Amino acid sequence: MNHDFREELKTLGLKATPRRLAILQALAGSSIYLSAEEVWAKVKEGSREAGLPTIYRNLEELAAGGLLSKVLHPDRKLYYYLCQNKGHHHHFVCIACRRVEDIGTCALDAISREIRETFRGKVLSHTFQVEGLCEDCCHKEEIKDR
Amino acid sequence: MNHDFREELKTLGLKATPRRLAILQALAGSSIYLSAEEVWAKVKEGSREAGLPTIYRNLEELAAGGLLSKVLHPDRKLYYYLCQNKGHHHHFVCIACRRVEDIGTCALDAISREIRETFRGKVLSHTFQVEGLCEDCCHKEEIKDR
DNA sequence: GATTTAAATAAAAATGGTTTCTATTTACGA
DNA sequence: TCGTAAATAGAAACCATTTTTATTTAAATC
Repeated sequence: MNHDFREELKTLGLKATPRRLAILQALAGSSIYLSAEEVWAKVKEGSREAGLPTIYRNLEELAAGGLLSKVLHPDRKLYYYLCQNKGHHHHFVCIACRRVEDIGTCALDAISREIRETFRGKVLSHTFQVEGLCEDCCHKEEIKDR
Repeated sequence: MNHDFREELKTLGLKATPRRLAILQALAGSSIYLSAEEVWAKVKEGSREAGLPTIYRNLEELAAGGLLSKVLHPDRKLYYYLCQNKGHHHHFVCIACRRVEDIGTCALDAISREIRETFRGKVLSHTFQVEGLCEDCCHKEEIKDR
């Protein structure tokens, strides 16, 4: 642990500023996903300065670069999580404590079984949504390049 | 079409007010999911009066009762959809035009294949999230009854 | 090590979807 | 028809997030 993220930031074309490193440290040390405000609180413990909008922008950049996962929680707030597992996978999230756990498979039935057996948690709901462009929109000029 | 929803409303223990019936009619006549404001616009065409907060409250009640599906769009706004298909199934949603199409299966690979073949659309991303309570939270008194 | 410059930042203010509040009106069982 | 709890309109508040602008900083170049 206490991994240095300078290399990853360089790959993304982002400068290794103290703020950015602090944000990544804060998320690396958390087993639950965090809101921008919670990251802000953790980062402030170190340096004395504020700057919540900077946190928002940085989290967005890091998520866009793939370094962070972004979670749109049912409370409609955005949360962020630094996942060690780099391959394609899905998450089990606890809506009470916001813990994130990796799910190793992609089949719904298997997932439900695995969750019951492995995490012994209670599955209240799941959402599965495929996003993209329907055939018609694929052919519209103004949105072709998404 | 032009189905009367009085019976369904009664089942939910909700009065069949003109406002509610208009909301359901508006959604029944739409093949895309609608924002509260869009429902509001459609409802206003009939009666002259306003009441956006009432729209929000009604949409929430109808979704809670299972009469409407609620979609948390990537733009972080809430949208609503009246789906004829009552069984458990998932949706393909176009992020450009917000069209909703039913997906008849639950396996990720099959879904991807079916979408490519059936809708001939472009899959840009998918989210799959299982929500519930982890083992620890299951045992906490204050959240046991969720 | 000093210089340079585009990138990153802090702080305040604005934004906008949603919710709350309160007084009034309405649907519908008795 | 009447009585009452439920539903509504309108205004105002809420609050996570974004925008704006002036300032500071990281790090490439000399």
